[in-house]
Amino acid sequence: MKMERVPFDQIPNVFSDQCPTRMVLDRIADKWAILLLLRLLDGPTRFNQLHRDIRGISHKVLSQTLKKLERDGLLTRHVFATVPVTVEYRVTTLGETLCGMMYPLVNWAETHIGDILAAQSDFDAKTEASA
Amino acid sequence: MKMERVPFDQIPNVFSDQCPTRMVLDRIADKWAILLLLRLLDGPTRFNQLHRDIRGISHKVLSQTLKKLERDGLLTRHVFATVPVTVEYRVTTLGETLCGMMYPLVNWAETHIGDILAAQSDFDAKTEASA
DNA sequence: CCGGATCCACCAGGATACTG
DNA sequence: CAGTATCCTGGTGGATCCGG
Repeated sequence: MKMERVPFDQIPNVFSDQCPTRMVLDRIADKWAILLLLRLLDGPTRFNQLHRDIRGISHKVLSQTLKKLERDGLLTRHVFATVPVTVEYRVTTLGETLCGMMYPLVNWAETHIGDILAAQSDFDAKTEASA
Repeated sequence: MKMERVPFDQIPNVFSDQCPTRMVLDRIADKWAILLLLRLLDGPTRFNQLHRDIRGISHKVLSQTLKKLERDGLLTRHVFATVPVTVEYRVTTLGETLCGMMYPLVNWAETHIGDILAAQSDFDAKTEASA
């Protein structure tokens, strides 16, 4: 997806799953994906450990999210033939670089959160004044 | 939200709407929000013009998204008392800085999209081989 | 211990019609 | 032109049970 002076009605395929930017945004958009990857930066972790650490995520969604991230090559799944079976998840190099991309964004968020909250207060005050 | 060696069960409030990072991610996650802001970088634009340019967005969702972005102070709404009424939307300075944050991300996406697609192919090949 | 399969509740979003 | 209101549906996620 080009970010320069391309007429906006000609942006190629923002509606397509093929649009790289859209894909990455969707991945980041995922409520748990990034959190999971950040958690894995600390080292290989097992399923139930993740389930305990990432408070609030359901069994099902954890499973789904892990599979999606594995499919994208952002983490790997390692099975050990113990009894009962042991499964470890590890972030990949690709996943680590994606995590690295988050820092500027976090920085922006922390810097401007005040502006946003202030704008929201103003907006709410105005709208409820007219209500 | 700290990104350093904080034990993950102590990350303060990822589940709270107050978490700046979560808030910004949610905004970026929005399928149309960023696209809309990028469109507005070209200059003030009217409602129906946006509706035409941003193909695929519904009337309702465009309205909702604009209102949300206005509430966050990322764009402003200007009403002109013509007949019929004219309304222009303009991106704010805050909105522009957020747009600026997207470029590294887009760059990452374009750089690594090949890796991701390859990983997906591998994964799909393996899983359907076992099916 | 690690999940998959199933059932269900909820709501974001599309289509449409209506106001100022 | 610029929205708001209403109805409706499809998909997401929670809860639970079951199998490897």
